[in-house]
Amino acid sequence: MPEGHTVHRLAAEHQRMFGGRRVAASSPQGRFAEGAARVDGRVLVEADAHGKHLLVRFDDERTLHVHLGIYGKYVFGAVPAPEPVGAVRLRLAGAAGFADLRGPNACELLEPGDVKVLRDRLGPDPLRADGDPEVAWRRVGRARTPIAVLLMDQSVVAGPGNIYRAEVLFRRGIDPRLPGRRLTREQWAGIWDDLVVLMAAGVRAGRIDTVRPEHMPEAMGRPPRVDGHGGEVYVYRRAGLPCLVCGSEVRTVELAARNLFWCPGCQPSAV
DNA sequence: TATAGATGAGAAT
DNA sequence: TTCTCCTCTATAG
Repeated sequence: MPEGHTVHRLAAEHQRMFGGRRVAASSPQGRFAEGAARVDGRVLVEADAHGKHLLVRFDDERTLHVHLGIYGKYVFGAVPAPEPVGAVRLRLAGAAGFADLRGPNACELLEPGDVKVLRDRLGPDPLRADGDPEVAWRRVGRARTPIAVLLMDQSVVAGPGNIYRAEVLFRRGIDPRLPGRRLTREQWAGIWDDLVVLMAAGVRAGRIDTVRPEHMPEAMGRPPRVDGHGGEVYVYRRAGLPCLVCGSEVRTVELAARNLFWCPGCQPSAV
């Protein structure tokens, strides 16, 4: 489930499993054979995340950069690692376990300068201690672009994806199509603070839960919902179902090539 | 068994 | 805007 919280978990898992240790690297699928050969036998110095980008630094100062995209996935396991199954782009293995990477959007080795270039084009990350909401507000507060699109733009805010953007706008009662410049500073602060809370909870739980206890289906006398992405949410992929708060029918529309979900009752039109 | 769709993003048009 | 990358899962038949 690759939104930012997932990648921060992956960084922590890399750190725990491989940090300060020598690793064996291979590309069973073959598409990262050259890069894996360069990493093979190196000490993994530090694993870090900025938004949806995983950055793993080795003792030659090169950094492995992984972006999962929609499809990418990591599987961790205990050693001895079994024979790789399917298209494993990269396998790291150490004394404490192994990590298999499949289907990433990006898997490459970066020189130190490249890492700076990458990070410079990313906005602040609500999950990072250095994440500064003011930096994002400079973009948001001037944009004619709908806030729902701005929240998916990783150069504005790094980390949130389609689920968090839908859910945070619902929780703040904000019309997704409101242009950024028409938000108040307080509304932006509310969005940012809620992202910090929700995404930190996502890192801890390994899933996206955004529904307050009093709105859980059980508390409303309804059966619990089964949802593919693994968490309890207000509007994401709930089109046509009643809003957990006001009962209005949750709506969906395609916006900037992504599915947007919102509740017309709780997020009344402000455009 | 086949098909559509998905939590993303960069390039091409 | 549309295409393309790449893999897995849910759903339809």
